[in-house]
Amino acid sequence: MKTSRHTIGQLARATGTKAVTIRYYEKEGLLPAPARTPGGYRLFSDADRDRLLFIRRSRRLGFSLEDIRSLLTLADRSDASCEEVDAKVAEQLEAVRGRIRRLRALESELEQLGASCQGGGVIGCCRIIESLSGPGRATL
Amino acid sequence: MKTSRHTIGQLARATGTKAVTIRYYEKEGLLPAPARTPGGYRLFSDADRDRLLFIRRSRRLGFSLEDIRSLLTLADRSDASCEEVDAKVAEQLEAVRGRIRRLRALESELEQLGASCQGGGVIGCCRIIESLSGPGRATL
DNA sequence: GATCAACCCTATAGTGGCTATAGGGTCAAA
DNA sequence: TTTGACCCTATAGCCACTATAGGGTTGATC
Repeated sequence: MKTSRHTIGQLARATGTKAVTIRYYEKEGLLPAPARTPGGYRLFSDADRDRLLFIRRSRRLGFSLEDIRSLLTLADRSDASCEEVDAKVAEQLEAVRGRIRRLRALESELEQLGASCQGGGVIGCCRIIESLSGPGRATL
Repeated sequence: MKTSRHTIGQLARATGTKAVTIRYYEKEGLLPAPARTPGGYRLFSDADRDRLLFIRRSRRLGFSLEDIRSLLTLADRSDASCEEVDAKVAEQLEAVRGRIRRLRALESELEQLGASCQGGGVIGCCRIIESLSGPGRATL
C-alpha cells in the first residue's frame, strides 16, 4: 500500500472539510505546509489527511483550535504523559456542562415568556414586550 | 418626577453594560443618537435607559441584535399584532433547544472519551489520542 | 484661575473560526 | 488546443463585542 498524494479537493471531500478551511488550518500552523506540484497545487500525504481528521474530530467535540494545537503537540510526543490530555478533555467536558446549564435556564425563561402570550392580541397589551421592557428594577 | 439625563458611565453602571457597548448599540442603530453636552458628552434620557434595558434583557435570552432590532420595531408600533413577537420567541426557544441537544451529544461523547483514559500512562498508549486519531473511516 | 482625577470622545484593530469574493493560473481529457 | 473543472493568493466580511491609542471635558478643590 503506497502513500498516495491528494489534491486539496480530494482531501476536502474525504474529510468533509472545505478547501478554504484546510488552507486556513495550514495558515494557522495546524497542518504542515504540504508538497506542491510545479504549478503550485498542494499535494497532501496520508499523514496530512490523518492530522486533518484529528483536527475535525476534535472540533466536533468543541475544542478550540488553540486546544487542538496543544493536543496535536502532545500527540506528536508519544512519550509525554497522558495527564494533560486527560485534563483537556475534563476541562472541555466542564465547559460543555456549563453551557448546557446556562441554556437550560434560558430555555425555561423563554418557555415562561412564550406562555404569557396567547396570541391574537396587539403589541399594546403584549405581555412579552411588557416583560422585556420592564419593570425597570434599575433605579438611576 | 422629572426626566433626568445621564452620562454614559451612569447608564453603564445602571444597566450593567460597558460604555463601549452602549456606543456600539448606538452605531448599530439600536439606540437613538442621544443629546450632547456642549463638550460632546452623550446625555441619555430615561427612555434611552429603558430601551437599553430591553436590549440587554433580550440579549440575555439569546436574541441576536438583528432579532432585537425587529422586536424593538414591533414594540414601537403598539397597534401591531402579537404574532410576530410570539413567533420570534418560539423560534428562539427552538434554537436554544437545538443547541442543548447538540451539547448533550457532545457531553456524552466527552464522557466516554474521558472514561477511556485512567491517567498515569503515556501518550503512546493513550486511548484518547487514539480515538481522536482514528480509525480513519475515510478511505481516500 | 489653575490643577487634577475621573470621566468622556473618536477611530481603528483584534477576537474565533471560518466564509465569500475577486482576479487570476493549472491540469487533464477530448 | 480548447474546454471546464480545479486550484492559487489576497482581502474583506460575519457576530457582538473588546481593547487600544491618543486625545478632550468636567467639576471639585486649592
